[in-house]
Amino acid sequence: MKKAGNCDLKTCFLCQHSIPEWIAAVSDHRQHLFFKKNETIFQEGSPVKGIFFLYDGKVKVHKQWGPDKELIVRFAQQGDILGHRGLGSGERLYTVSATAVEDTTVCYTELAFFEASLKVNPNLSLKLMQFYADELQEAERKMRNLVHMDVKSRLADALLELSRLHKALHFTISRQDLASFSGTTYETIYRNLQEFIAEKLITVEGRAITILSEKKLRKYIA
Amino acid sequence: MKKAGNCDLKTCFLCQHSIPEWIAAVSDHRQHLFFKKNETIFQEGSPVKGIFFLYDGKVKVHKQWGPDKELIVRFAQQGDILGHRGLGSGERLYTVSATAVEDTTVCYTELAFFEASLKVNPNLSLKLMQFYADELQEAERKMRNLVHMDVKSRLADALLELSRLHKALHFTISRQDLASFSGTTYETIYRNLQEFIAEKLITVEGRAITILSEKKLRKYIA
DNA sequence: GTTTTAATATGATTTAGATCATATTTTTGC
DNA sequence: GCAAAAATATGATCTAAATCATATTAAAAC
Repeated sequence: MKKAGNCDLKTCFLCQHSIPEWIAAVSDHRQHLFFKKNETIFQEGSPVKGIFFLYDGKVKVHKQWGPDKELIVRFAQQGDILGHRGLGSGERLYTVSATAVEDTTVCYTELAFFEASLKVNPNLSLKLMQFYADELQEAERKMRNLVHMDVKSRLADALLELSRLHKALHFTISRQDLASFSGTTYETIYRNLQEFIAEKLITVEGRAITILSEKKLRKYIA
Repeated sequence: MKKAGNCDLKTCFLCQHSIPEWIAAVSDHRQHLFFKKNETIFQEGSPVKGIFFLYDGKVKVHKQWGPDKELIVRFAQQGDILGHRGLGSGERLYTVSATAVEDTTVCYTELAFFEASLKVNPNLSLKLMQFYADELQEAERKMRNLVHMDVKSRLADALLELSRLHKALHFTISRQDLASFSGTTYETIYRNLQEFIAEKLITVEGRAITILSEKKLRKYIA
């Protein structure tokens, strides 16, 4: 991680939802940080010191289980907030880790400043609440999928979500991450990817995946 | 469901976090509703019309899958909010159902009034946000458990959570609900309950469960 | 208060998917 | 640029838990 030039005060969640009078304060308190691919932004279990606003790049948000098992809870992209789970009422420890999966730029502010921002900008609280509500819904949908859908369907769901995230039918992801995101193992993902390739729903070249038929993939989910 | 006498304007989430000047408005806009055990409070897929504040009783919040599979996402109790997931940015449809598991009294306000309340009471937004943050954390923890823990551990976790909810080592729940809450089937719960009984960690009489050793149960989770 | 319906008990069978094993290829750190 | 580490490929094996089947009991509805 290293410090970088400053943001445009327009793109991030904080600036977008703050009143104009507050932007100057934001300018004083934010820090622009740069993380290389695979760098850790924050780690599960460590104390929450601030909030991150994703400016550019992609980040995986994940939970560890034992030494070698993980679950990717979501992928974050431009405009998203990171570290906001620490705002809950319990101990202020991150309950997830965040790792850059591309070179990533974030805007960072200390927790105290962000909490002040919430007080000053009612709209910010409102938007953040909405953001939470959406995430919660998605988390609950995923829980249901984990319990009731088989791996192939969950993989289809994961591929479609990645496509949405990248705003393209083409994207890059390791099979390992795809497994952690679908809630299964590498081997099972490998086999199911083979099946999707055989069915001509996708094309794979190394880590690059191209969706050939969104429609047929979607059928696996229903 | 039937209407009931009014609430004390002190207990529910809305009243607790509204400024004193707003309580009169709340008094004008809330409705006190009574639901008998097993009655549906709202149904997944139907439009969100209002927000419910749980005043007394217990409610299960669940998602359906096909005709005969469900997942219980959480249990709500006194002081909790219901229907708040509808506040997200998407379509205003409930993404979960809520069903009373005991006779239950709730305070109800229409969505528009609640949204006005959020604007007027910054502290309400803040507290709601905190509530969301906590729920999100819990949902993510559950996701990880579903992926990485076996059924017996998830059952132990569910039993401990129910104990916390009831603030007692003794509580009542159907095996069916226990299965939906642990993300598994009735038969599997039945067998694992037998094992816990044999290990003398719990005692069961009909639907009544008593935890004998919280400590040993907890060991299954780590 | 009896019929219907839902919940429970419990064994037998099946299966999806985890785990193991091993070889090969790709990345990445020094 | 090379060694070490991580990711990938792929078959073989194992197992937890789902499904099926059937009997019994309890709860809810008419």
